[in-house]
Amino acid sequence: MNYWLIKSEPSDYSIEDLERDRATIWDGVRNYQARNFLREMQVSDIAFFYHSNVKPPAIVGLAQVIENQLADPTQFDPNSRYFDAKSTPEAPRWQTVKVEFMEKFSEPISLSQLKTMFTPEEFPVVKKGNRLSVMPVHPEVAQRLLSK
DNA sequence: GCCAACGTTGGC
DNA sequence: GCCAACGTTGGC
Repeated sequence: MNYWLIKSEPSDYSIEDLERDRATIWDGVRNYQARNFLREMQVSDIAFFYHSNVKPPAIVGLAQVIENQLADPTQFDPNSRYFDAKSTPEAPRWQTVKVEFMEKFSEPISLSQLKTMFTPEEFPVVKKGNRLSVMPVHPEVAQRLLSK
């Protein structure tokens, strides 16, 4: 079982939205490195849900991968901002996963806390200028987060 | 609102 | 294939 971190701006999609929806397709990722991580995700993997572009940015809960290797439906929707004219259903360019709500932390772990707990090498999300929206989390890092 | 970081685009 | 220009992300 692997651990991941997935970022979202809460004004776009928040942990509260996921709690309400119970599960969602993690669509809209249009960065190849992030997509490659999405492709690697397996059913039952755990994702830390991170709120970006808010005060304070923080890990706010947990989600579990319940389906993997899904074609992101927004790539085929001409009305979506994520539409990709060069992608076809036969050879989809953007894959993602479906995640299910697990838990909303009673106390989010803020970015400033994360910076005191981990080095940028241990956990790239604390690295200045980091923009990657999907990244793996080392098991030891995950355990330290979960035991908090 | 500013701006550093960095991915993408497109001319050559 | 290089790289300057440009656009986006996201912390502050």
